[in-house]
Amino acid sequence: MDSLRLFVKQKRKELKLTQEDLAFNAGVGLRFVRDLEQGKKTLRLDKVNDVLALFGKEVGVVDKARE
Amino acid sequence: MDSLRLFVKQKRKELKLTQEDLAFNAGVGLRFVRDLEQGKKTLRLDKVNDVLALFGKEVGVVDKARE
DNA sequence: TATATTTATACCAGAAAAGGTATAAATATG
DNA sequence: CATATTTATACCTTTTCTGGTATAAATATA
Repeated sequence: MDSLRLFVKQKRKELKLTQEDLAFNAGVGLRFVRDLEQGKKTLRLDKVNDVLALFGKEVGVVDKARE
Repeated sequence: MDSLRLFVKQKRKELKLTQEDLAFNAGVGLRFVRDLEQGKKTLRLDKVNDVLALFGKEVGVVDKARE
């Protein structure tokens, strides 16, 4: 359900990056990274992909997690 | 890379739904379904999830496909 | 092949996301 | 424990996505 935000948060920590570092590297705004890690639902798909690309990942179709 | 649009298009066909049916069932606009199946990159995440939910799926993190 | 249905593309108005800045809260570090 | 760094939240402007309508193109059907 919120695997996306958790994934980004964890991966970022692993690489010892601040939200600011991540935002800069991904080419998105700092505010966007914050919103993402905070679980905002209405993010733009391409921006999310910009962030995930840093980790060799992207957005895809997965089985829906039980709430 | 465009597995998302292909997934939706295929699944919709399987269920013999028109784009209009799908839009109505998902509670999104017809234009959104069109954009999605046409591979628009800047869609809103929550709307994509609204569509995928019809198929028991959702957006998640997957390995990045080679271009 | 003619007609009906479905899909694609363009234009527009309204809604809202993105990102900047500022500030408060939380966390890390000395 | 004090200070510095990082993260969270709020406000504001600009940008643009959504979805409606209209039309053209493509596809299905008879």
